[in-house]
Amino acid sequence: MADAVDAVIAQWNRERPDLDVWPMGVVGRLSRLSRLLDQALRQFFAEHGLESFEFDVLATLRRSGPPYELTAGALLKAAMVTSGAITNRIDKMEAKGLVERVRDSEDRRSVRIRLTPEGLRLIDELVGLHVENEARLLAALGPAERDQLCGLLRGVLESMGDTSLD
Amino acid sequence: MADAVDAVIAQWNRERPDLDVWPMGVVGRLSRLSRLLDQALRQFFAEHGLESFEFDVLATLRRSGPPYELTAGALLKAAMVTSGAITNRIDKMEAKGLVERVRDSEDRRSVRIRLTPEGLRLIDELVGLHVENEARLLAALGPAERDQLCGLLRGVLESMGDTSLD
DNA sequence: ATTGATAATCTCAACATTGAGATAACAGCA
DNA sequence: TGCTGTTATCTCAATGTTGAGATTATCAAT
Repeated sequence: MADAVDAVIAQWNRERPDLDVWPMGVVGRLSRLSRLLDQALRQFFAEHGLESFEFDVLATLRRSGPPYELTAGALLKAAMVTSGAITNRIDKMEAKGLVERVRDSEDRRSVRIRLTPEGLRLIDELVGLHVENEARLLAALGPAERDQLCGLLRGVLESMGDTSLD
Repeated sequence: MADAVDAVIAQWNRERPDLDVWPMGVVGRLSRLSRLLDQALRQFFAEHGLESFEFDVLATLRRSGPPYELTAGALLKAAMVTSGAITNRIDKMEAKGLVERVRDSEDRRSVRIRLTPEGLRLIDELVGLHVENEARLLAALGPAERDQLCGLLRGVLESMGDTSLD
């Protein structure tokens, strides 16, 4: 069987036989799959009244453990976005009552973003369904294949320096 | 060795030991790696005066073969974006002289987007360097690992229906 | 021919992100 | 106490994408 990227590579081999385009097979598939998964997850979140980025912030705070709060800086590193994006996200979520801003009395430059009881309730209700949904999307992978895939991806991520959340 | 997603999973196992969050290992790594690669590629394109989406359109037209033209519809499917995005992209690239719009005399609803000589020259000059750059980013993968990774990704992509460019 | 349904592209307002600059607060040192 | 450099967050204009609706063209059937 063949996927869309096989077609892309066949075209390049016909048009530019002088090039070995194997990296496109990796980068192209990572890009397309990531995009497809994003779309599927966005649909799931929308069915529960959330944007993708809202779920992402809620989950990051939840898994950090009690008291479910992180600085804006920690959130932007975890999400791999810029400071303007985090400010905007927190603004929206604060207005919805999912998180609240708490100024740190130790370091008054910092703002701690904290889950509200409503935010905590919501993420604890959704995260199980979310994982089930992801498992459904990845049903094509058997248990051994999952580990294999994670191992390969981990190797590339480490080589690019993605070894920690801060 | 461990990557950032290992830390995420460890947090979830501590906070919600009732959940088996293995799908996050796959989806999280795909998402983070795709983002890192995007950033690295964007930097490469910027060094050559291009936006990522411009390279993408040029490459899609180039590999389609002479006369290096596709309909707007074919381009938006290949790029996995909506019609508004393609209209915007073509507008910008037409203004830069990289592509031109040609109304199809067979089906006058269609617009064929065609590489200009300048666009063809540019993509033929850059695509080799681009593949080299991708290979550098993926240097952590040995030849056998590349094939393994491509095979695993192909399986998931096929299961999600991504089997052709139209 | 005329009607209705479908198809391809464009329009445009809403929106999230980027990235540079502004603001405010801390830290170290003379 | 001042001074300098650094850090954390916010501001905001520019930009690309989305998605619904408008426009124009084709196709099928009567």
